[in-house]
Amino acid sequence: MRHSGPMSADTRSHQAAGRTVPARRRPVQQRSQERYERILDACAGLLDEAGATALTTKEVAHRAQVPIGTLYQFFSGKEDLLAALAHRNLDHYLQRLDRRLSAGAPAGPAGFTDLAVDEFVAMKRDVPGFGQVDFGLAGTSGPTGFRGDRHLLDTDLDNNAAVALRLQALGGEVFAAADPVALTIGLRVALEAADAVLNLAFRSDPDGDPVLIAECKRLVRCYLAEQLGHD
Amino acid sequence: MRHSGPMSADTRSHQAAGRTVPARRRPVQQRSQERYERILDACAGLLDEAGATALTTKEVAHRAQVPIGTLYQFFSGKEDLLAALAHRNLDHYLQRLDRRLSAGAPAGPAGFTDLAVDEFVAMKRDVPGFGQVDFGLAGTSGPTGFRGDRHLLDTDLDNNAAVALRLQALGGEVFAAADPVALTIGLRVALEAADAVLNLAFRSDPDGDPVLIAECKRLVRCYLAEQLGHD
DNA sequence: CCAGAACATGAGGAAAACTCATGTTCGTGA
DNA sequence: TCACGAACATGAGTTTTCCTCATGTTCTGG
Repeated sequence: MRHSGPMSADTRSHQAAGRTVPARRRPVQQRSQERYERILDACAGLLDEAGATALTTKEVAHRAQVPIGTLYQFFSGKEDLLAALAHRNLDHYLQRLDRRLSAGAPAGPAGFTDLAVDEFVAMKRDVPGFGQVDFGLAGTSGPTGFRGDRHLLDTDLDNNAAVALRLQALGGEVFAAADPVALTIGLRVALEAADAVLNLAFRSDPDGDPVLIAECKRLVRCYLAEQLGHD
Repeated sequence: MRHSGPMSADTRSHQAAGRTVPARRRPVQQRSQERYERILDACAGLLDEAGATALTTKEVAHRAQVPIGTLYQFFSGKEDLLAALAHRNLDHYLQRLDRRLSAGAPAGPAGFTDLAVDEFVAMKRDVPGFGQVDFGLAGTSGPTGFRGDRHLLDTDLDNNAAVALRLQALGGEVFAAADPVALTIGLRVALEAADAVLNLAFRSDPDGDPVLIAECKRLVRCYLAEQLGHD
């Protein structure tokens, strides 16, 4: 099942889920697809510069060099825009992880954990906007100030579960022995916890506090070990 | 050191920290102190009803039966308002935990963990607004949609560290044997992780998914055990 | 080449955030 | 008890942001 092409097939499918989201146009022609991506890029860039609360749709549009109306063709609003960015981030993350896993499979759950965390950390450093929204899972306790804005995705529920399942699939043989149901729960918990601790690590240190990153790995390893130990 | 009066001495001290916060008046007369609290109560109530993104300062003021100008006397804006609420929540939590601890000290770190988690869960159920902002630590991934709003407190850094220290103090004899420095880090990490997992637990189930609450305890216990085991 | 779908645009309406000039109440020292 | 400065109260109005929508243009399949 590994490497069955880019896994962005259902990107933006979230638009079908949000209750309040009035359903926006999906870009089908190449030109508008490029504009769509450009808007997301602009959003990511501004997030890093100003934070989520300071972000305005007008400024995103301006930086993306599209009129404001075009932005609202594709996104129902600021929230939807951020959700779409979170979704794209998730796709990128899973792709990158997939690539690294097929390069050389890790030894056991501990190795898998290290890989997953390291890749996340790398994206926190490299990818614009990732520091502010990552997957929209947990604490965007960033510059804009608070988590009220937080449930980026009304789809969060499904999203979280989906991510856990994807990780489970990516893990492959590593988790082969475990009870699948308990494992899915365990992965969701681990994911949520790791995201929180890593956000903490990046709150004070722009490169991520190494001590806290190490603690994050220890936390997850320890938890998963127990999870996998007792059947 | 236990029970040295209400620990809200420095409540609202956060106002000194936020960069963008233009510094607001602090209520000193009784009447305005009551209004201040009433505004916070109104904010909490509306949070539960509408979510953080739907919250408007005008409506908060209306429910608190104060003119809009008064709200802005005390709070520099929506963000500051939510931060103040988070701060008050934290004070309440520490007070409640303190009370329970002095009633009957728990057996070891595991017992302490259970107590701390149970009290948090109780507040998620009882205290208006707590489900939306709790301490402003992590994922207000609630109805408003995302964590951009998330770092409720620019003071988060200090806040987190302070909370860890307070917990350390509350723990008292339970953690006596441990290395204080490592313990402080451990508690911060545990706190962040627990908050995230508990928010997950309440995302789907209004009363908190029991399975996930149990997993949260297991996660923290396991992590702290290792922390305290290896010196 | 034409019809219809997809796309583009930005002035302007609606709503929320936030200000500030003006007037009132409180505490307290003489 | 009174006077005076500090703290408090108020809400109409300014600014800012969100978002819509009527109108016009470009693409694509038959």
